[in-house]
Amino acid sequence: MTVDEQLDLIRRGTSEIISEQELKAKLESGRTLRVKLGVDPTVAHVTLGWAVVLRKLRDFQRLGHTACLIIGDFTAQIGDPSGKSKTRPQLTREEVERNVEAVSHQVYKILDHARTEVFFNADWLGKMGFADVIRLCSRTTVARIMERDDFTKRWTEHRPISLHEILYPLCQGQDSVEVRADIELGGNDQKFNNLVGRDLQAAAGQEPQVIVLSPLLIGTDGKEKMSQSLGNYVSVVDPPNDMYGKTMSIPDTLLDNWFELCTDVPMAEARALIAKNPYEAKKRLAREIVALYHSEQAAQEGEEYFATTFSKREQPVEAETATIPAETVAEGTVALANLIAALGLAKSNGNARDLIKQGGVSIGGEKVSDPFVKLGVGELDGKVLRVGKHQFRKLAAPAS
RNA sequence: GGGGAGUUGCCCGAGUGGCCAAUGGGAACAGACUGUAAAUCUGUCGGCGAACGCCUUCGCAGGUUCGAAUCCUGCACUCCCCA
Repeated sequence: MTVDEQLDLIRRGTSEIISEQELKAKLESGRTLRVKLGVDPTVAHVTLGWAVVLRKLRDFQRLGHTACLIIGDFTAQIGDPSGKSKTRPQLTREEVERNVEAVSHQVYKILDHARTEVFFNADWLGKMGFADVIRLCSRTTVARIMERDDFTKRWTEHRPISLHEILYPLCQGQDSVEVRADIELGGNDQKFNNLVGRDLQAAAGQEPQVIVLSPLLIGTDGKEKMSQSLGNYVSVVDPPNDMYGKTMSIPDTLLDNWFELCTDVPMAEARALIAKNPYEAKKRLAREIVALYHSEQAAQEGEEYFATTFSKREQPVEAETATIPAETVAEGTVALANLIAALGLAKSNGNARDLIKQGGVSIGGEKVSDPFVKLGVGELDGKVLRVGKHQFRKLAAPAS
């Protein structure tokens, strides 16, 4: 592959490269490059949004380079202020460990294990003494830090900015120095942090890293950046049917963004599909995504499940089984609203009754209209309870 | 260190002694329509209860009062101005 072809591959799904000349020079050198991606284990799922940069990292691996994956077990406890309008809660050591555990397997659904070096930044950041921290701080200025959009915004809106937050970019930059990164990947919102890495590397006598930025993936709500904390995400470990369904629920306006960042479908083809029929394009998108993280076959099955369950409004072929909790049963009957709440399908009994009143609950395909109905366990056993659009449970009588 | 403003439900924000579980907007959820899209319309939106009702909530802790989100005292946190 020529260097220009490599550049083309890298450009897909990126919004900015700082700078292309430097990147080209590094690629031409023929060296095995060290490509850094830092991730803070603040959540327990690798989402499609996160997968965008992981996939880009994998692109570099395919070109023969080494992935330096930095697990920000130290920085996760500080909280990245990027894009945040308020101070993030600092995670405890235990929460971080739990997330590291969950996430470290998921990343290899995308990355090539053999070409990945994993680092934990507590290994160096956690060992710095106060004098080291002061020295690090002396490498930048308050004005420089305050240039950041998120800080400026908070500042002008008179919102609090904690002192520890402004140290975050320095921590991330120090990571680049420690792993001697040639290239750092990140989402658009990481630009500032990545630039600090360049400064620190230069100060340490290293060649500054090239920065490759990707646009942010918008979540299923069509508004905010995809993130686990907002609940607008698709996880790479979501079961095929969920993955397919969640993808189908995105607004049409997101199709371009998702095709580019989540699939390998050539953009010319994707745009043609979208222009012709957005609905068909979205089905293709959903199939592509499921096939990527599960299999072609799972993608087909996901599509069929979706078609029968939602498009044709029939009962799902199979629904998760839920045993009727024994404590909701009195004299062989169950108050439906209580059952719904007990199964976690509504947040309270009152809420469950509201849902029934609004026609959002059905049993065995029959809508229920009486919010206070009591039903015999015998007649519920084996039937499918549907609450709202997408919650289904196949009921089972409690083992007595 | 001094002076001033503020802390209300998921978010924003009204509310200055009883009619406040607390106006309004947004988000969210459900229904109709549909392609689990968009737009639109309708409804719900602290908990328990079949219901009269009861309980919990207006930064935290006390107090005044028949009665407080509203008044007083102390504490915590945030912002502004001055140093």
